[in-house]
Amino acid sequence: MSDVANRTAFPPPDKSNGKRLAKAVERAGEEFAAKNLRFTKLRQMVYEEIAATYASIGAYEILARLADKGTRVAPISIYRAIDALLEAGVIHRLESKNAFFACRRMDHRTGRRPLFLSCEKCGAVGEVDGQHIFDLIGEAANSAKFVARVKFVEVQGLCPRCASEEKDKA
Amino acid sequence: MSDVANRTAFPPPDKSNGKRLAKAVERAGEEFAAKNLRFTKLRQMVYEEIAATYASIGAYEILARLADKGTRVAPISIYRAIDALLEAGVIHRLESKNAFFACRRMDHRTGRRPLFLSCEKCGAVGEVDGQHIFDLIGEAANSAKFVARVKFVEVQGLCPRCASEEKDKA
DNA sequence: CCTGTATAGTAACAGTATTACACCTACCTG
DNA sequence: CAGGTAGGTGTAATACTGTTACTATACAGG
Repeated sequence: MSDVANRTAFPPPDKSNGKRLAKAVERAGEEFAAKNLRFTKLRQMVYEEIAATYASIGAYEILARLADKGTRVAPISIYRAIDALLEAGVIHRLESKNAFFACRRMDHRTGRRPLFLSCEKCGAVGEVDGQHIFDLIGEAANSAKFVARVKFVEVQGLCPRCASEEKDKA
Repeated sequence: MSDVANRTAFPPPDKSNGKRLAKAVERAGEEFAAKNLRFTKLRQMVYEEIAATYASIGAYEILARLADKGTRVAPISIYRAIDALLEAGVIHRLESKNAFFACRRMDHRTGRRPLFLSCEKCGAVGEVDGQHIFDLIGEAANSAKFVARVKFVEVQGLCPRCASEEKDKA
């Protein structure tokens, strides 16, 4: 079980073969279609930059990478595309880093919310099921008579790969 | 029980009598002393601005308020003071708003970590015990072979006061 | 067509945070 | 007491993150 969970949470760094990326773009397009949102050229380009890295990436880094490829857009355009991608649910925002990463769990329909594990060394972000934790947070809020609307749980630390490298050095 | 929890989490807005603030400053000084940190004039001033509001407050808002009172300091000085206050544990950082608020739970020694409830309407921030939740988060991370180091749990919604006002309007 | 809606472009700016370097106390320690 | 060291603050510049306001374009439906 932990093997599967592990693989889901922390897929290997991109081998740059592009096939995985193409699949991710296709799935993103399906998400947009399912929600009656438009997967425009700009949104696709922004999504590709985010999905092309396993680390989280900032808005201005996306902007710089697009510029390197000859597409010069303003910050606001990046943010608008990001908003659409967030709404479609194909990326997530990492509040503690003001950065974004591609969602790799295709189980939205289960309604189970994930929590985010962000590696401090390599920047990779993994997701693991956290529905039971979000439920408890809701109860904790209720007990303080607080009406919860948005919750987030983020963890910083070392991903499995980086943790084992650290251990090797010791 | 919920009454006590509630009062702890969401104390009433400041009546500006200053006595509560003076007590908070005194307790902060004790925290600094206990940790062999220096509670300098600047740190105290920054702390007072944070503790004087029940809402979270941004670094540049602190800067502006100090300026209004005749103390003009650079952003970096505010951030350095904030770092010290965070280290002393007398304020917390709200990652989802890039803002800060005074810690009102004086139970650090119990080692039980709180989670943060941030009101979207009035800005008030409450804390409720979340140790059991942090424990579960640690387990969830472990199951993904992730070495957790820092955890964030934040909830946005309506505090008891604002929630009942909303209800009244309906 | 024309018109409404969603999307994208342009420019300026507001808000958040850091780097680099200088100074200056306070407090060791010899 | 001289000199050293460490922590704290001052000054200036800059980098990073995000938004406002306004204009322009694209396309679907009447």
